[in-house]
Amino acid sequence: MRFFAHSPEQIIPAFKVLGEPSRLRILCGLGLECRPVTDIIQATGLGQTNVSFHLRVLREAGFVRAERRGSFIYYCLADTELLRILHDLKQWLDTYQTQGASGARKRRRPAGRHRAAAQPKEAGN
Amino acid sequence: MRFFAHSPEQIIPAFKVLGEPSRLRILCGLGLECRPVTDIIQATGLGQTNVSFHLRVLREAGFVRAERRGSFIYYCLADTELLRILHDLKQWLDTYQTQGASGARKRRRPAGRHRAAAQPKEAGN
DNA sequence: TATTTATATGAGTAATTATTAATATCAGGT
DNA sequence: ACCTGATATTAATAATTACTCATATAAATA
Repeated sequence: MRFFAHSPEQIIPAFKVLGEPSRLRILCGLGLECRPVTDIIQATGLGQTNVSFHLRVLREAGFVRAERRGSFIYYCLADTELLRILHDLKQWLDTYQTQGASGARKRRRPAGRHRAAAQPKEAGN
Repeated sequence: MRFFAHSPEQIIPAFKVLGEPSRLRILCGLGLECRPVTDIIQATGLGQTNVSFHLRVLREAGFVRAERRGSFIYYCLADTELLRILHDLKQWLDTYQTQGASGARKRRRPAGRHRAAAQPKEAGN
């Protein structure tokens, strides 16, 4: 089954990293700025060792960079382009999640199929 | 801490859904076509009930649509635009993951900071 | 040198979720 | 009506990972 132009094996670990709510909150919280760890701890309400753990996972995955400034370590997004991608997904969700399978607002589903299935359950198994 | 233009709370559940490797493989395997469940089972090597479970999660999250055709249920991506977003992330990873924090190929990090921190560990705690 | 603050790591535990087994339900064919 | 194949659901178990606790390490300050 090969219909994605590329194997998904590369994006799989990236999505695993981003699939943790705490890490996504940390990432989005950084935004366009660099923040010291103490800031991130305060803003997220997570424990210090938990924040440190998630930052290490984000750093090793290449999503953030660390910069030491004196005794503080500042974390920044590796590239703010990542925010655009997250934003694109949010906009996609705005369109397709609300509509669900009941028909896209922006893109019409191809006609001519059998009558569109209701959700399988509703259709009876 | 508010630097993402939007709260991440909307994309968090979406990333949780996509953060499971099996579901990402199913999604990418669909690509531009609709596939019956039997196909997906075969292509992924996952158990039938496991595939059914993941398809339900993907459907409820709005990523795929189900269409019954006779006794077969075909699953399609809700919108192929999603593939573009996944592709964008892959390209971003191509640039930033390999480079890590050692400097972007495409985008220069602003100069003028303290000397760039090594990874924190290497810098000593 | 000692102390304080910042931050990382290892080990253990708690929580979450993927997977499997068993079974139910549905559509189509005989 | 019965049988077959397709597919969903429930419950139990296995696997993974988030979180906490304790502690180590590093930089700055006294």
